Amino acid sequence: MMNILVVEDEPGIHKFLKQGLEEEGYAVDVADDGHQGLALATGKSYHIMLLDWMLPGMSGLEICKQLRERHIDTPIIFLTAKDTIQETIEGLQAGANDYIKKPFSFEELLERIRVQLRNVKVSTESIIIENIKIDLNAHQVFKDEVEIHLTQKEFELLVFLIRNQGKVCTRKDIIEQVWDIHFDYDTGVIDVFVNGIRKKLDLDKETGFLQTIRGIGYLVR
Amino acid sequence: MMNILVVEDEPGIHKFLKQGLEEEGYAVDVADDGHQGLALATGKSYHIMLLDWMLPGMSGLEICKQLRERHIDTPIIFLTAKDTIQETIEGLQAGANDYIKKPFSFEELLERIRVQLRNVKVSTESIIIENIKIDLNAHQVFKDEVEIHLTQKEFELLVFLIRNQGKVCTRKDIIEQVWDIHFDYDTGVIDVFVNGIRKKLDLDKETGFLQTIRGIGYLVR
DNA sequence: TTTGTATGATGAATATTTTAGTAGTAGAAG
DNA sequence: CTTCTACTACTAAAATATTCATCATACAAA
Repeated sequence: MMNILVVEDEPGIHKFLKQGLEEEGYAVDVADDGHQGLALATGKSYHIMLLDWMLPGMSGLEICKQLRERHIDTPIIFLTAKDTIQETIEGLQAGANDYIKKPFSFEELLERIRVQLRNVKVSTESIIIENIKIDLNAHQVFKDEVEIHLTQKEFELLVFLIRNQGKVCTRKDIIEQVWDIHFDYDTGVIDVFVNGIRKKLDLDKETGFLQTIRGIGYLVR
Repeated sequence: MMNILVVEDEPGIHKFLKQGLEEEGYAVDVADDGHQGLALATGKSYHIMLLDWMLPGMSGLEICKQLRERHIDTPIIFLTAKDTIQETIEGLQAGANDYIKKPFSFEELLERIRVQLRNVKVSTESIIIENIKIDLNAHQVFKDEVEIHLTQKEFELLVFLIRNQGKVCTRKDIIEQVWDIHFDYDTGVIDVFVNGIRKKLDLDKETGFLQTIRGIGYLVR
């Protein structure tokens, strides 16, 4: 199930959106001031966020910028009365994915939400790569339909690498993003865990999809 | 270096878009009827496409649907006078990524194009020169679609030289930028690595794009 | 205890640099 | 025009350095 964060202070729209979106089957969280919005956005994982611009506490624009700075790439749609071209551009430059002016058609909003979800859908729910299936919700990994138990860190590492499919992840990237260590990149942990994953999933060092890029890091093909 | 396909029949808008986008540094192809548009869209690879809805031959909506059916996932922005909510939804459902109603602001269009390009950019960082393709994300090099393994330093050197395409890189430049050595420019390393690259990529000393400039350094044509 | 996570040591594989011999080039002198 | 000389580049192979996989083990949390 897809979950949506709505940050909106006007009680009328607030209620209308929550009800309308829930009827469509989305799980909706609502925040009615900027700080609460940012806190929810950073603390929990959403599939998409709808932001008003003018909010008590902190503006939607500011929330958007801060999220992008922290590399939280959840799609953001602005939903605002600020309707000039200049403001639209500013909102999009801040990192938003779409910008809808009030008053808006709920049907169009729904469709624009779906457009954004099309892009992320692939990377939520579950990922399949070769004979490996990864269920991101259940935190389960299957190899040829047989469940393979990965530990927490092994799972996180695998997901991180697969999410960056096609990009080389440097050791620094990995240690920062997966272990959240921002100094001393020089432990052998990564090697050990990669090794563990390869062993459990029976991935060949040479031919498997999880490749070593010597001197740099690792890459999922 | 992004290229855009514009499918639009009205000569005025047609010209205006081509010129405006080219001024922004995009490579623009224009088609003025539906069939030609589809042919270009399927035959060549674009980073983004702008489609009018009403077109002679085949509608933009139809083009969009056909492309999605063939799993061509290039971002599509509709740019059309069809301005009802119902039509907007129909356009987005057909697989478009954004829908802009005429008359539109060129500045806003530019920004919305950038939004779409943000998504693809990551996977598009590659350089092609003759029959050699260099994927900067995956750190991979292909010659005639076959992967050639270069070591870290070989890769760095090649990228450095290619990034300075057309400019002669002196030995000093190279040793400073690629090796980060700021004294003792007189080792034979560069020669050795150039030699290695030429060998692996099968570049002829005389005719290949990686040329020796005697007494100075090297040059990529 | 059991399970998950991190560290350190080892050796093998691979990358980088140095060295040295060969070959090619340009300018000067015969 | 040829030959000599000094210089520069090319190449292979040897020497050195780095990186990774693996194992054993230690520590921490459940």
